[in-house]
Amino acid sequence: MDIQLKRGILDVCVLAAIKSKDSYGYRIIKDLKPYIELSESTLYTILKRLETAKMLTVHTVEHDGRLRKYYHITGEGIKRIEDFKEEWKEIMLIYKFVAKEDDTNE
Amino acid sequence: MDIQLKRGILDVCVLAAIKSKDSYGYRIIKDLKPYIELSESTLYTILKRLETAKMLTVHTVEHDGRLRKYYHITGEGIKRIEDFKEEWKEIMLIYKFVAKEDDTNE
DNA sequence: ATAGAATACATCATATCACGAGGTATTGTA
DNA sequence: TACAATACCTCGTGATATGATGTATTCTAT
Repeated sequence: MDIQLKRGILDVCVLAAIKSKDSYGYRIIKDLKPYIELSESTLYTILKRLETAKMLTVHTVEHDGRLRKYYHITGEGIKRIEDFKEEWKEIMLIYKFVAKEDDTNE
Repeated sequence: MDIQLKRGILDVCVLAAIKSKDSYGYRIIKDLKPYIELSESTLYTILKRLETAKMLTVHTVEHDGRLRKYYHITGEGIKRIEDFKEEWKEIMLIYKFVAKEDDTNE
């Protein structure tokens, strides 16, 4: 998948992955794998960014002697997903323009 | 519109804008305006990139004493659009994941 | 006549961001 | 006893959209 095409959707994917229940880095990557692949370096960059933007909160939990940082979505995070869905309508119009121009030759 | 969301689609928009008939910078911006807004600096950067990638060719034409650089799509340019449409199927699956996670709460 | 908008091109510096490479540490498995 | 899996993190790099800025001509309204 083209890197550029992933931009703008990756943030929202991560938010979507933690929306129904809190999750942690390693698990998020595995959960998203069927849909979109992202490396650990990418994910932790995104998580940090989303935390700074107050779209999620973090709480560390000890699990089997190892530390896990659980991420919890905030109201702003949920709003981000909703805004994204609105913007998606515009994106679909653009896509239709591209697809139409590709089919017809006048 | 979110900048990041435009990445990966802008190139293809420009290609789509010149696909049915050759066009030039200023005209491309006007033609795309109803769908997506891009500045001149952005467009000329993209045009240069697409030319380097051999997805389009350029021929300069004098028009009313002014120079116009007409851009013509190549086979590789057309292939780029087709590849994009294939990648779009993946993007739609990702979008559905995001939208689904946004609707249901289990 | 003349100022300003429109047409038409271009470059440069900047900020954002995905990712590979590399690092630390523990637990499970072959 | 090595290696994979789990689980976290940082840094440098490359790609790229954009504002600011510049050049030059033609059209239009005052």
